[in-house]
Amino acid sequence: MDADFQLGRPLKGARIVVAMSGGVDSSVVAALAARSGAEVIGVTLQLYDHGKAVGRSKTCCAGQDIYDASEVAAKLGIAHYVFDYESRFRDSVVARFADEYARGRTPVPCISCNQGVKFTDLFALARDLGADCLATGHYVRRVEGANGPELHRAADPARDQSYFLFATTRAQLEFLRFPLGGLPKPAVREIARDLGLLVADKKDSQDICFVPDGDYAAVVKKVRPEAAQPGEIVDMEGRVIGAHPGLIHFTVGQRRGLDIGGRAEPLYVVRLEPAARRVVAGPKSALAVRAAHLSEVNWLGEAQGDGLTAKVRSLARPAAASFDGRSLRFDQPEFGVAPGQAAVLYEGDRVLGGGWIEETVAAELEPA
RNA sequence: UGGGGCGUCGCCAAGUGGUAAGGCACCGGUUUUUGGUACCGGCAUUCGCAGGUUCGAAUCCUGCCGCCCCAG
Repeated sequence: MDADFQLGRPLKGARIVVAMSGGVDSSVVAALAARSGAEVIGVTLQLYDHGKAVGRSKTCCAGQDIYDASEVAAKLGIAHYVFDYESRFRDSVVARFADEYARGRTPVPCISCNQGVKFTDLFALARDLGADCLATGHYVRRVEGANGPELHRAADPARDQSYFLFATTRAQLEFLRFPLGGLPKPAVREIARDLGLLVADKKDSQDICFVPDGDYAAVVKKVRPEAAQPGEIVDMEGRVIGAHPGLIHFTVGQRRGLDIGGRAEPLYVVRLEPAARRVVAGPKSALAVRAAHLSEVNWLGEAQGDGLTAKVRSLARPAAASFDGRSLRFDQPEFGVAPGQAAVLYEGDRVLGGGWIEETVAAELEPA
């Protein structure tokens, strides 16, 4: 199959920069680009000290991955450059990640990374390289609409990554291409296999790429030691019911880890109070939220109509909601809405925009 | 040392002669390019301790230990 790079001009003579992570997906993008007849330049960013990621070579940009990316590029006969973006990544993604936890919020580093390092820095790099577009392996679709390019969910709902790309601006969208958005994952692997790419059966990346062993709190602690202070766990009435090893281990909606037993019902983290270093815990009903206030809203749609849905986490089914530009109101209560996470708005498959959750409004526990 | 009550998994707690429910917590797994949720699975050969009765006891008897309450 051939990908449509939506350039509106002959691909011969065009220049495409492909963001290559070293995984199957971006490798296939590079292959599709190379096959299109355009001049292709593969770019890989070294984002963190992969020496610390030993044993974790399958994540998105560790040393093994840089090697894999260059091998793929060599096999495809395309140019390939590796850029050291460690300090940039540390400042814009890791530090922000730690700061958010220190503030009692729950960050989404993948979104910070996409909007910063990838769609700002790499984007500029691609422009400097004289590219006609920047192609990535994200599972999301770019659709040419009447009013310019639109961002849509991937055809394969199980792979859709639109949640992580809500902050993509119109200007970025003009220049970006997502050739895999219309393909199911098995098809992508099939292409890789047909081309004999060594990454064809490489395991999918998951979890946070810069967290070596799933212990994200250890990373936060290392960057912001002061954020790991222990404190009290209190119930909805403020009574002390337990102790915790540090706010950074918790997020709103979390059940496990409170280590408080002897109850008829499970306890969930309802709220984090960083100033008092307190975790407020309560029953599931206390997690019901009817609205969320968003900040840094990015809007890609035109005037919003009915049929708006919102996702408060990547793999949630979209929930019916309405939005006034700042406040997102859910038709039905949502549970476990954590400040620091993103709320992404959709109209069908189209991403209308989204924002960062600043605070939430509890639903009435007992309707009048 | 008058009276009463209680002692079952880390916590709460069923079970009063027939061979240890359940919930919470915890652990593991599944799902997942955030965190989390959800789901699945695991989790007391043993019932404060020591004897005794019985074919058989956490359940009956005796003693001891510990805790609680009332009264002094």
